[in-house]
Amino acid sequence: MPELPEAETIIRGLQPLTGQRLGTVEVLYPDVVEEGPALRQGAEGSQIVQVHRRGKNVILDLVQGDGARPSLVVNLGMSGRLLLRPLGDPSPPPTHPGLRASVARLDGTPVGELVYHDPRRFGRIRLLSARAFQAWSETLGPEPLSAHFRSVDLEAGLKRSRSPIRSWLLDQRRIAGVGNIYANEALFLAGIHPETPAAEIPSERVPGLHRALKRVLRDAVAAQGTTLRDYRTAQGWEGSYGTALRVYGRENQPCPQCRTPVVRRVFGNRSAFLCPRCQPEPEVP
DNA sequence: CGTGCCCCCTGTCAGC
DNA sequence: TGCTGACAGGGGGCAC
Repeated sequence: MPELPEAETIIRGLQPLTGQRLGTVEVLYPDVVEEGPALRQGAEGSQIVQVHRRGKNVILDLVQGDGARPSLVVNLGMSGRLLLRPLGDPSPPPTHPGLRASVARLDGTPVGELVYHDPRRFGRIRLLSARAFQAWSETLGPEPLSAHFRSVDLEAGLKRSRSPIRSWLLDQRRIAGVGNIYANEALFLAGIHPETPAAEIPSERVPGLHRALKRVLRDAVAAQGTTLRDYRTAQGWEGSYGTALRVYGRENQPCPQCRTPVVRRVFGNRSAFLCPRCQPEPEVP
């Protein structure tokens, strides 16, 4: 579910948490929370000093009473939601709450609760020490919307791999935050067939792919993400990028550029969508 | 090490 | 109407 644009939208909606304090933490799905008791102990009573994102992960930086600064790392899996519910919120409570934390101002005034909701329970919540967080973050590739993500580095990375480019883009160690929807959309914009071996993408096409990735991700952030089914913002709203999708989920519908029917192909255990005319099959030597 | 495959889990929907 | 199977946006583990 949530890829970079969805995680980015969620952290923007969670900014009111900055400077507030976590109260009681309840774990309702133990399998979604790593080290449940330790996490509960570590999070309860700590202050949230920053809410940010790394790839598809939502990060809450905390300060504990003893001055330690661990981070809560939330990976939303396929169906995870992080919902900020103010006191007296009239919307119906989440049906599959996995973790619930009360939220208060520093002076103790309760303001609401933060709920992690996840029917499929593919998501994970971990509490990492500052050192462990650093080490984990270094296992992830560059942030594709940052200036550190350069076309020349993308080109160098692609050259070293014979994976199909769609699979390559999904590997979080290469680029952090790209999932199946936006990989397919960017490959369409770049005119590259998803099964093209990474190393066989000609150098002159790499800047186009680099631009396409940035454009798709930026536009999806502006639209508050893509809601196919489960994804919601922290306020419980749907994202609107679904109507902008060019090929993803549009099997047999006309390509927006040339009207050729969009094709679905399954590889790497996942559906790829493409226009067979705009994204020609790679040449097999 | 890089790569591909399987699986974790529940909900929904198409087809019979 | 009700059942069955396919499928879903992620990622970890394992075998090769």
